[in-house]
Amino acid sequence: MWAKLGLTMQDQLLLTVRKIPRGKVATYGHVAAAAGHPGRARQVAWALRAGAGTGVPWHRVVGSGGLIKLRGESAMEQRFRLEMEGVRFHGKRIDMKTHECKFGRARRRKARSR
DNA sequence: TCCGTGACGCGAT
DNA sequence: CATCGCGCCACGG
Repeated sequence: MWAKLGLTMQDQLLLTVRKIPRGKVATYGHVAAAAGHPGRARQVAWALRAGAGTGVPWHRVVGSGGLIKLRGESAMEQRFRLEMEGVRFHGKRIDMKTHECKFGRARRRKARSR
C-alpha cells in the first residue's frame, strides 16, 4: 500500500521514525517492523543516513537493548539529544522499559517482491 | 552483474 | 561482557 502511494521503503522507514515522540526511542528492528519490513533493521540505518538533515528524529533510533550504535562524536550527540528530551541512561544503555516507543501493530507486507 | 560495505539483530562461544 | 558467524539488503564501484 505504501508502495502504491509511491513511497520507497526508505520513505516508509523514515516516516515511521518521524512518528517516534519526544522522550521516546525505538530500535532499528522495531522501526523496520512497524514500517512493515520486519528484519530490515539495516535498511533503517541506511534510510537514516540518506534522510539526514531532513528533520528526521534520527537520534531516537537506537540499537536493540537500548544501545547507541553510532561511533565517535555522532554517538555523543545522539546521547546528548536524548538526554535533552529526558531519556535516562543506565550506564551505556537506555532504560527501554520506560522509553521504548510502542508502535501500533505493524501492517504486514504481502510479500517481499523483488 | 558480482562484490564489498555498513547507524543491525540474534544466537552461540 | 566481548566476538564471531550468519541472515538480511540497498548502494556504489
